[in-house]
Amino acid sequence: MRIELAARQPFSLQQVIRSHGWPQLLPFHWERESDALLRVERLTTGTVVVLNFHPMENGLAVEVSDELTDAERAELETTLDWMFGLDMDFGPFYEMARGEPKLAGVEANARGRVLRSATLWEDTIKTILTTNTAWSGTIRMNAALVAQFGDPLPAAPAMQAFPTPASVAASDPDTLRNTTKLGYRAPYVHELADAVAAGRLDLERLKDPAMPTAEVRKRLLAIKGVGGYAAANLLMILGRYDFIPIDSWAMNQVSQEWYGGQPVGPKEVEAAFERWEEWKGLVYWWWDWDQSG
DNA sequence: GGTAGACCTGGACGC
DNA sequence: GCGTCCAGGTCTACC
Repeated sequence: MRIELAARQPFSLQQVIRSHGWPQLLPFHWERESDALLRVERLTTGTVVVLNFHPMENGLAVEVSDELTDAERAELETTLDWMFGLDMDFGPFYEMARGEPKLAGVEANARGRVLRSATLWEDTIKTILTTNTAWSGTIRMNAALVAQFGDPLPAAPAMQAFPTPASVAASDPDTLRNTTKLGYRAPYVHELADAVAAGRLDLERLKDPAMPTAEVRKRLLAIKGVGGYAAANLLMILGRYDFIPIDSWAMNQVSQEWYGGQPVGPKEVEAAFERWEEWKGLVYWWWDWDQSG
């Protein structure tokens, strides 16, 4: 079946796909050359389907591998709306960016949206898996987690959805450590899975735009394995741009851009974007870095 | 509030 | 092939 969804303009599927590294992480399947994007999705009914995304004149078209019930279709449309931020308004960002050469083209290229996973549970786990490791390690750990705990697509069992909190919680930290090679992150991932599965932590509530950013950040930082960088990254995904996800790459970029290659710390990164106030995270994200250094 | 050291893995490197 | 070193954020203990 096919689902067509309109998006607030400007919208570019390609720009959302290329907004960060998430398409390289299962259960996304991405071909860089063609920008073809697939995703294995598990609905709350337990139905597992493949989603095939295509650009459409005013939004997004999604080919679904199987027929769905009305309730499943409604759930999937809500999920897709969230993942691609279809109704997000970046008008204020574009207005502010005018006159800044390093942000030239953000509006013309429809930049602003950051690709999300279906759930904040998935985005939080993936963010934890980006910490203190190379990107290749993130890909490896995430793939192992999906392979070990993800529900399979009936027609092609090798394709699996992202694990549910319950499936990970049913395991134990030693299995996570030894089988999926999460290392010291294993107890963090298990603890989070257990808290979400048991209902002690409602991550999806953090999507509520009425909750103050400071409160969202406080709750994110209370999660073991989520520190300043991870919280800022998740806030970006949630559409809140008050904080910059400062990692070694960020410090290196700021060093090259403004300090002639001299080592800098988080304070210098903060200072570089301070004037952009509540938009600083998005400005940092889409900054046209000087690659010559 | 700031800082040092430990955490875990894979990759690079030298032998 | 083996051993060593290093990079990557967060947590905990300590000052």
